[in-house]
Amino acid sequence: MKLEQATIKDIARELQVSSSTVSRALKDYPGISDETKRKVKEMAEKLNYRPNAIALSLRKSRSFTIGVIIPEVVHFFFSTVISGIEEVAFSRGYNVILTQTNEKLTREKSSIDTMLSNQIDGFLVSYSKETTEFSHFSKLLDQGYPIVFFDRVPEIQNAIHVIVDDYAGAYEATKHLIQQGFSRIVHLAGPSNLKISKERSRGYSDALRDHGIPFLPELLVECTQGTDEEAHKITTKLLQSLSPRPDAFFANNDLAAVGAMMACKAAGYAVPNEIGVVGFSNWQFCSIVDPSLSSVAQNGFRIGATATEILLDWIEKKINLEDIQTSVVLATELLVRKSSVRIQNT
Amino acid sequence: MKLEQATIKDIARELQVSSSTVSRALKDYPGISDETKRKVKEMAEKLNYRPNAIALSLRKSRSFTIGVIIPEVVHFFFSTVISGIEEVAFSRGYNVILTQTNEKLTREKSSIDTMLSNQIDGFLVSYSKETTEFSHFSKLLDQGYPIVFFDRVPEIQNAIHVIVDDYAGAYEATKHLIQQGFSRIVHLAGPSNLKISKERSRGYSDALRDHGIPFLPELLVECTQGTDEEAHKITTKLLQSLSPRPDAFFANNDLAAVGAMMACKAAGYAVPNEIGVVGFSNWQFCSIVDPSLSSVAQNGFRIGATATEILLDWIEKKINLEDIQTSVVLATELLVRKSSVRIQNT
DNA sequence: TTGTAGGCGTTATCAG
DNA sequence: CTGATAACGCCTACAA
Repeated sequence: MKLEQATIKDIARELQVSSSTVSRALKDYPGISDETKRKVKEMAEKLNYRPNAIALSLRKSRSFTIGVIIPEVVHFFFSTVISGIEEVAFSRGYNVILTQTNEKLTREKSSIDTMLSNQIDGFLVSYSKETTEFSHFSKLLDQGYPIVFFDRVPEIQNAIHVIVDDYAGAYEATKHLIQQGFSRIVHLAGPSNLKISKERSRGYSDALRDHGIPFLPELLVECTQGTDEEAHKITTKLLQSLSPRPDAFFANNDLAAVGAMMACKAAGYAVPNEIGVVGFSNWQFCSIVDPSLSSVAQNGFRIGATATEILLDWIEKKINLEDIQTSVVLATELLVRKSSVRIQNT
Repeated sequence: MKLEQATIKDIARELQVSSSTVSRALKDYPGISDETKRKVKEMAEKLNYRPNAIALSLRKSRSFTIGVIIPEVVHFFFSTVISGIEEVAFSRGYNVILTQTNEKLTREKSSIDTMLSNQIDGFLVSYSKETTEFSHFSKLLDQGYPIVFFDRVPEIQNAIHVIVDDYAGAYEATKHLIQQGFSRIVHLAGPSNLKISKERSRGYSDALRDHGIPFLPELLVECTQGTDEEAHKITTKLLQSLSPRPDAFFANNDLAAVGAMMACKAAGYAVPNEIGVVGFSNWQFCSIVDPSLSSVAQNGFRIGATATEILLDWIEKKINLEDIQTSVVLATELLVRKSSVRIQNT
């Protein structure tokens, strides 16, 4: 009833051979008689032997484990990324240790500490909103620890990262709204200390400029929280205060887009005919809200998978640090649904 | 530029003392002079010493890591559970290793194997849909490995598990619909091999019976997939084929509920006035669909947190196996929104 | 108050 | 073809 795992020594004792022989037999090393191999493997099976990964880690100074640090697990985008990470890691024989920072810097730092203690082979990181200074990461990089950043990437020289083309995504979304005949387009932006927010805002304003629509500062509003409630309030206020009223909303995330959409409906405007709405991320619910929400899709699974491939190649020295492109930019895709397409009169 | 971690030996060498002294000084053991303690700690700081958790694990045959096996990460409910797990584990000094089975039995088994290899201290499991036979779990339990099941729990004697009161939740939801004046209530049920589905169906039929409404087999329909598309199709068909038509839908999950709701709207019926809808799980999107979806909330965070508390207490022998209630049942809460409440005529 | 030795499970190295 | 030994980093019983 105890949970005693059989070890190599146990097999050795039973078979009256040395543990080195057992070790070699189990790994099909050359120079071991087939007879011995057979016996050893049989006994291993019988004793239900399982190699002790901890001992192996100690020996090799490698844990075959990677650490993932993200702001939140309960978040459609991040959970998708995790899924990609887990898939690739598993298929390449690595474990995934997960921590969420809940957007707290202290938590981020202490997570790094425990992971270092656990002799993690490398890090996958999307940092917290509180993080504005990156020395705790650059120190690690200097010491030679592999880190691949994704989504939220720091301004560190040569930090490897995987992101999506936020600029192009935002540009396309804005262009699409313009082509639908909307011209007073509000951008509900994200926190301006995140690069993704800045890129999306840039895409928005460039698209306006390229289509001859003046950029108006009062139409670019920062939503720090990114919740639907916040966006709802802001939108309601904008609809009342601005004149002429806005005729479209491009939100930096889907939840905010839905909040805006609901505010428009509540104020008596028809979406999409009177007001168009586009979100960003393509969360699950985009297709089930009414009207269904157009959104810029960023493939979280692929972000996670790509980041993990790079990290593991790096860990396994399959690639030299110098050969890695410091920045992998994945394409986004605008998914046009009902919320942004004006219905033709029949 | 190498990633050489300082060890106890390094500190010892620098200070010309033995490594045991260092070890003891670092842990504030009694019988070490304050002077030595101070010096050791200083040097530890200076060399940026970090205890090697791997070596510790080997020594103590304890890894301070728990393994989580779930069907899918990209799933609102499960991600909430993970969040609860991670929170408690972190606060008690444990790491979380995560794998998803993608509902595959083979993956479930191989995950267990790698986790065992990694000398995991215990398991938190919600098994895959493919799993119909539980010997791979009961074997572990017999060997003394702590396992706490949640959400999907196996029919193993004395297996510890944390679940929500599916029966009561379904009962309340159905009763609520009845009280709103609905009487031809369809139940879109889940796969019948999962206990949660069975419990929810039982709650549904008992509520009908207790309120004098006959249970009609044709109103209990199994949705094996649980997707909105599937529910949409089924609902459309039911609305056409049944006479008199159903006047309410209680779905075993929210996605199906939304599918049903959209089918009703597409068929020209008003929700909630002509047809009421209630879901189960209280996914994020419940409040943002139109009309907002009434749903039975199951607190995933609390499920994860509770399961983890039990597991860690068990691991740390704070509780005897005999003293653990084999089954912890958390309450559900019916959240009434618009989709099920008939609007009063003014 | 401090040091020595042994061992957790594994494998690389050197000898037979 | 196989065995003995040492080492990965840490802790602890025993000794001094």
